[in-house]
Amino acid sequence: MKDGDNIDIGDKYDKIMKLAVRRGFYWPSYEIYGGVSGFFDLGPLGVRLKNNIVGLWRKVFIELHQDLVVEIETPIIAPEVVFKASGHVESFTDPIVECVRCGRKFRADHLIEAAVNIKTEGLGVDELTRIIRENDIRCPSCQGPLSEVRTFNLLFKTTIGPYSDNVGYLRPEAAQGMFVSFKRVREAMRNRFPIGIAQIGRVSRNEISPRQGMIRLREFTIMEIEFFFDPDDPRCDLLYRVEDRKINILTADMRRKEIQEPQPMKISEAVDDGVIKIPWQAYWMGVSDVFAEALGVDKDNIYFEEKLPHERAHYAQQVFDQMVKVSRWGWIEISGHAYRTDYDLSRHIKFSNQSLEVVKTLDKPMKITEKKIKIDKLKIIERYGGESSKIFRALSKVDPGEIHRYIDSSTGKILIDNIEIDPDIIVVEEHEKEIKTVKFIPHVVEPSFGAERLLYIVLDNSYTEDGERVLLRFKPYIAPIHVAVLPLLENDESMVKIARDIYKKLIANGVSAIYDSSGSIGRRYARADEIGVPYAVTVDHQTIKDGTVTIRLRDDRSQIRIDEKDLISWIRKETEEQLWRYLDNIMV
RNA sequence: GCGGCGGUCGUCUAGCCUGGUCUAGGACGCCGGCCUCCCAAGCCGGCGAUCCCGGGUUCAAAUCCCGGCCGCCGCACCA
Repeated sequence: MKDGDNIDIGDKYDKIMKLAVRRGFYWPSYEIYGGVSGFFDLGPLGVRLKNNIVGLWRKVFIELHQDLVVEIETPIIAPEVVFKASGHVESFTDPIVECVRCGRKFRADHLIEAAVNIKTEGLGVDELTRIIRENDIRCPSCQGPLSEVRTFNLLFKTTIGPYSDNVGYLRPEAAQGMFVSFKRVREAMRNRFPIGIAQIGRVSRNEISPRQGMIRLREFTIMEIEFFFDPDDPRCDLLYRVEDRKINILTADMRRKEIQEPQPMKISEAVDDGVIKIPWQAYWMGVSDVFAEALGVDKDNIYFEEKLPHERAHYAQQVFDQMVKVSRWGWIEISGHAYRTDYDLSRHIKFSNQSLEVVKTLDKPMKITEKKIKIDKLKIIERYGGESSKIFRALSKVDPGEIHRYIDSSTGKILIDNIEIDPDIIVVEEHEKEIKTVKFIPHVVEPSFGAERLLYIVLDNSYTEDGERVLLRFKPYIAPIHVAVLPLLENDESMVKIARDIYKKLIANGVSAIYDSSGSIGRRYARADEIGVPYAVTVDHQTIKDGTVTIRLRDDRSQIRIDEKDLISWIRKETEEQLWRYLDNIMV
């Protein structure tokens, strides 16, 4: 939305909140019991709007990429081991200390690093407490003494089944479901690769103090893709679709130089210059840029901000947040684009003992030299007698190519786990082998969106005041209600009848519509504008004569007259055209 | 979580300081009816708040006091 459309309309956030509550987009949950912060209900219009936003995301990211991306659904609750493997049990935790005097809370590790410059990575709460005591670190705010260090974990904890020691957690991201079921999905998709696995679902994070309405929730809908690719071949064969597109980027380098203005950059340049490390990530960022525009966000109000190392989540090697400007809060994150490397799959391989590698066939067979340890069994038994089995066991652990590492330089003997072995009992044999396939652990780039934030973004970008009137300029393809059907006069039976018939026909054809006959026609237009109905169909005297109706457009109040019979196809065509104005950019 | 400010029909608000006249008033909204040939017109009727929750003071609390919840702002925290 251009600034000119919305000059000085006071606190837009408050107005949107009021409108949302009054007209039924959303409201605070559990209101009659006083409410709980961080939870919101979606009302009738909110559900429709959210479904349309989710639907658009699904269309853009999944349906238009259906040769590449598949959607699955996994549980919200996972056993503890899943989040131990993912690192969330350990790293979704912050060490906190509290000032005994003023009650302020601080990140213990940050406090120590700032006060005495000791590296705190990997230290437990006891060690952190000890460092604070030993260095007499005090409250930076009031110099008061500090409490013991404790941890606060953002995971919601629960138990599974009647056994209280069977700990489970509500997922804070949908990603782990995709990693854990990676093997099954691959099998179901006949080993297609590269592959994106998408999931849309609820996640929970026990935020310390959520504010900002729909922006920071304790429970929300996440929409993410884990896109798996070969780290040795990260080329993206779709990059051409977006390579000429300019996106606004603020890199970590720029941020370190205290540059605050994002720079427009061609996606191809960002890849070639190494600004975005992984071409696939660059592609999804381009798609996300198109997606945000399709939601109605002005290009100037979108940029991608690269996160600094200490800002990144534990699993990520490069992260860009897609930022969108909204009233009151300025720039907020609507999506995160994380290069998660093989971190998650590797961890699940380790914790589950399952193979999650991908096998690829080489373009041409490769010759490798394979080393094998040939053991002189007889000599071992002869020389070591009853100790022989230990020797066999020790030798079996050793990688043949690495055997030289175990040779003790002073004695010349092989030393494995404190067992000494004479070198003459083994021979390392080398022979050439032709291999046609190799195994690798795929790397992952992840675009991840929060649906409720998008809902707010859409409202914030749609909200417009025109004198006394309020209108939501939703793009027609995401509007919760597409058409309002209005008889010009309520006391004219034939108008009412025709209008009712049109209404029935619309809903029978899957067009979301409302029928409104109460009050003056102007009032009804205004009511429809306020909930963002793009098209109002009015049945008037001429309709009775010749079967034509007026379509009144929300944004400029202009009217066109068409034959009632063409109504549905007109609406469909109009809506589709508006959508494809954006989507054409990525389907080239 | 700390500090500041706030919380009265769906919405905006009057009343609170100076307790009783408040069975809480108005406007908008919503519902029904009348009227109306195109942008919140008018008329009639109706709906709707035990004043955020709990406790205390008092003969008497929307009003004074304490605690909690929720919201906004700042700090802290967080993706």
